[in-house]
Amino acid sequence: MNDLPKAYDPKNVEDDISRAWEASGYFNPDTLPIPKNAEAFSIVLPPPTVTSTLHLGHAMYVIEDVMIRHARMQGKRTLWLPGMDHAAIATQNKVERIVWDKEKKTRHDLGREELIRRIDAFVADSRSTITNQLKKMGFSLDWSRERFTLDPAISRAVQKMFVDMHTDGLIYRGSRIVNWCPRCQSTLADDEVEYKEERTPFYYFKYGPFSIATVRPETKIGDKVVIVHPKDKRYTKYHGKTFPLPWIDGDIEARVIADEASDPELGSGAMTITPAHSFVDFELAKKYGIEIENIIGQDGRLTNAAGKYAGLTTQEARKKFVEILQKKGLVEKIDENYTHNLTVCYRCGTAVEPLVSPQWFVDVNKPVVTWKGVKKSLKDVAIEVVKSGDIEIIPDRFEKTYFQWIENLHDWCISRQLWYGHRIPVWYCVGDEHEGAVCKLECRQPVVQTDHPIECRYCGSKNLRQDPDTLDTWFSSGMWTFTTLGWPEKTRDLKTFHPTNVLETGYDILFFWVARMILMTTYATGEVPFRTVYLHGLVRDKEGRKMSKSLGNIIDPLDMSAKYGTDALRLALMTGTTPGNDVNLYEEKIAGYRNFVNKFWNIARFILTTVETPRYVDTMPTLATDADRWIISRLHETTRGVNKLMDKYQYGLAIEKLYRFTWNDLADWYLEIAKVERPVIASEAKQSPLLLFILQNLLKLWHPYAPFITEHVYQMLNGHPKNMLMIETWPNEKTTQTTFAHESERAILAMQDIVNAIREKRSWLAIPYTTTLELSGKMGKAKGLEHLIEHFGKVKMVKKPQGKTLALTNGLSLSGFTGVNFEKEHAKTKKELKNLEGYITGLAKKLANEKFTSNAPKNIIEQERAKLEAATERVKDLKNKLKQLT
RNA sequence: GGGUCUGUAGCUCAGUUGGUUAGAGCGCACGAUUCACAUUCGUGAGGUCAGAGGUUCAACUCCUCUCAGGCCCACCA
Repeated sequence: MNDLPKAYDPKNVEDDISRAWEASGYFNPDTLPIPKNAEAFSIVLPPPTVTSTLHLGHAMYVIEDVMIRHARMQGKRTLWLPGMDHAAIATQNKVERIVWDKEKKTRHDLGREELIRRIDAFVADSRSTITNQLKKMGFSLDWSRERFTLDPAISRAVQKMFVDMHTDGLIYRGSRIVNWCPRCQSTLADDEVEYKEERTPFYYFKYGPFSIATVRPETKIGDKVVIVHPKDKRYTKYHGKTFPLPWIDGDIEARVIADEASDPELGSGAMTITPAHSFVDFELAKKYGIEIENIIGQDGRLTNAAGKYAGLTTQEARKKFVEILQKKGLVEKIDENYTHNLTVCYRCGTAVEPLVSPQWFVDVNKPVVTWKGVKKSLKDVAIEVVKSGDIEIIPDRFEKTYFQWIENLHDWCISRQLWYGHRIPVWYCVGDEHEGAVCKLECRQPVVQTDHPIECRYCGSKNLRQDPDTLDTWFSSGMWTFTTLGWPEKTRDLKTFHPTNVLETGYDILFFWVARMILMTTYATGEVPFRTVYLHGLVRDKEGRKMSKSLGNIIDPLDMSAKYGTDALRLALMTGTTPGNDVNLYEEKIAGYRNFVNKFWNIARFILTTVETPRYVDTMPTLATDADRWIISRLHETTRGVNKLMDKYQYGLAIEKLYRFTWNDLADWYLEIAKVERPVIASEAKQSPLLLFILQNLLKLWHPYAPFITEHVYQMLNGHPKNMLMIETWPNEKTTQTTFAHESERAILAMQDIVNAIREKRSWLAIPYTTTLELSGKMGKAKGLEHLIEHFGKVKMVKKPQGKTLALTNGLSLSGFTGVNFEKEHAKTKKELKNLEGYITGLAKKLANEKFTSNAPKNIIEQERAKLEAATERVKDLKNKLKQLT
C-alpha cells in the first residue's frame, strides 16, 4: 500500500474501472444479483440526436446516473435504457450539407435511396462516437437494450401506432395552412419556427375606398376581401358591400366583411386577407367560405394563381408589384422604419412561408381515448394525468407552463416532406396504368395499413404508391418509453419497467417531447410514461450565456474529463444549482472538484497506509474516544441528511453536505486527531477499524456522484462483501446508529472552539508561529482533551501563567507572549463588546416582550434564552480581557 | 401583450414548510509547510439579502407594488 501515488490520476483508473463495470453485467437488470421480487426502477435515457457528438448539455445525464446508481445500491431491479434519436430534419440537413460541400450535389441528384444510404453511414459513425462518450462519463447504461428510433422493431411499432390512431379517427389528412420552409422543403411544427426581428418597408396601398398596409405586397395580388371591425363607425356603411377597384393585375371586385379580427387601432383599421399565407387569414377564410388558393408555391415562387406573374420569386414579385402600384398611383406611403418579427426555420434560418398543403394531423380534441374508463381527448388526458398527480413535475412551477401549453394545443401536423425518417404507412392507388383497370373515385382514398398492400382494395390495381412523406421525429420519440421496452408485444420488460420511474430532461424540451410522450403513451398503453418528470436547467458559461460556437465559449465534456477527471466534471455539473435552474459551468469550478477528488484520494491513501490490512469493516467498531463518538455522530447525521436530500432530488445539497463532512470534519479534524490519539490506544493502533468503517460508508455515499474513484478505492480493500461497490448496500440510518453520550460531541466542539480561538489570536496578533503560548483556566466541557488542545493550538497548559495574560473564551486565558502589541487587540475587543451589547439588548427586549413569550414555540424561547446566556458569558470574558489589556 | 424565473460577499451560487448576530467555493490579504494531500494547512477582510410598503411576537424566507436582467409562449395586417 505504500506505492500509492501522491496525487490521484484519473486517467489510469477510469478506463480500467469502466471495463470492469461493463464486464460485470450489473448494468443489466437481468444479471444483477438481486432477489426475484426486487422492486423495479427504470429510466429511459432521453435519446441524444445523432447529428453531432455530445456536448455539455448531454453531460447532464449524470443526474440520471446518480438516480440509477442510487437505486441499484438500494437493491432495486434497475434499468437505465440507452438509445438515440434519428432527428430526421436535423440529420438529413446535415448530411445534405456535407454532400453539397464535398460533391456539389443535391438530394435530388443523389436520389432517395442513395441519400438514405449516406445518412445511414453518417449515423453509424456518430452513434459509435456518442456511445464512447457516454461510457467515458461513467454512465451505467444497459447497452444490451440499446435502441435506435429507426430500428425495424421500433418502426413497426410506430406504424402500428399510426394505423391504430387512424382507425380511431385520431389521425386525419387535411388541407391546412402550415409553416413551410422553402429551403428544407418541408413543413415545420409551430415549435420548430423561430422569430427574428427584421426592419422592412411597410407599404400603405389605396384599396378602393380603403387604405391597407402590408410588409408583403407579393401576397396581395389575389386579395378580394376587406375585413373591418364591426364597431368601427368609419366603415359601417361598407358592411357586406362589394366594390370595384383598380389593382395589381387589372380591375377587380372586392367585398367587405365585418369581423372582430380587425383591430381598429391598427393602421387604417381595414385589412385585406390572404387566406393561403397567413394563419389568421386562413381561419377567417374558412369562417366565411372564402376561396383558399396558394399564391406562393413550395419552391418559394408565385404560382399560376398569380397569372402572368407566375414563377417570380417573392422578392422579385414584391418589387414588381410595388412598381405597378406606384405607376397606378395606389401607393400612399412607405414607412421605412418598420420592424416586425420575421418567422424563420429553426434549423436553417430561412424565412418560413405559411402556405396551404395536404398533410397528416393528429386530432387532439376528439374524445376517443379511454382513460380510467372514460372517453377523453388526448388533450384532456394530458391535462388530467398531471392534475391528478399521476405524473409529478419537478420543480412544480413547470406544471403551470405545461397546462398553458396543452390548453392552447392545436391539431398536430405530423407529416414531414423529408426522406429520412419513418415513412408514413399510407398507399395511394395510381391504378389506371394497367390494362383494363377502371379507376374509380374511391381509388383516391388512401389505404392506411402497416404492410405494403398488394392491390387496391377498390379497383384491384397493383399499382400503388406509398406516401412519400415521413413522420415528425417527435411522433416516434413520443413513444419512446414503451417502444424501447418491446411494445406492442406484451414483453416481460414492458410489464416490469413500464411506467418508468423518472423522466429526467432539460426544461427546454418540455413541450417538444415530454408533452408528446404523455399524449402518445396514455393513448397506446393506458399508462403514464413516467411517474416523475425531473427538469434540469441548461448548462451555461460563467456569465450565464448559452454555449455556442460563435461565442467561442463551448466546453467539451471530454476535454474536461481528460484534464480534471470524470468524477470532478460530474460533481461540478451537479452542484451550485437546484432543479429547473440553469447551471453555470466554468473550468475553475471543475478544477475545484478535481481538488476535492484528490483530497478524497489522500484521505483514502492515509487510511489505507495507516492500517495494517486495508479491509472492509462492516459493523461499527467500539468507540474509544470522544472524537470517535463525535465523528460517528457526524457521519450518522450526514448519512441521514444525504438520504433525506436525495429523496427530494436535492442532489446539489447532498453533495455539499458530504463534502463538508469529508473535508472539514473528517480530514481537517478527525484524521488529525487520530494521528494524535491512535498510537496511544495500542490495541487499535494498527487496525483502526473505525477509520475503515468510516471509509467504507463514505465510499458508498459518494459512489453515485463520483463513481470512479470510489470504486477504485473499494477494490483496494480486502474482504469486501460484494465484488463491486456499484452493487453495495446503500447506507441508511441504521448503519451508523449509535447510542453514545452527547457529552462526547460537545467536548469535541468545545475543543474546536478553543483551538480556533487560539489560532485566531496567533494570526491576528502576528505571534510568530514558533512561539509556544501558555493556556490556563478551567477547561469546562473540553476537560480531558487538553492534549489535543496543546497539540492543535501549539500551547502549553499551565496552572500559573507567567507575565501578561489575555482572556480567551470560556474563562480561559493565554499568556507567554513576547513582543506583542496589544493595542490592536484592545480596539478590536472594544468594538466586539459594543456589538455584543447591542445584540444582548435586542435579545433581552425580545424575551421581555409578552407577545413573543406567549406566541413563540417553547423551543424557540429556550433557544433565545440560551443565546442570551452565552452572550452574557462572552461579555464577561471581554470585559475581563479589556481590564488586562489596559 | 400573456406567463415564468432570477436579483444574497469582488465572482459563481446555496439558504424547501418564517425563528443563526446570513453561508460555501473561487478570488483577495496575512501566516505556515519534511510527518496522507501545495490539487495542502491555518487565519482574516468583504453583504442595510435589488428598492418601497404590508402581514407577523419574528421576514433573505409570505403578500403587494416598483426597478433591473433572463427565459418561454403568442404575434398582428
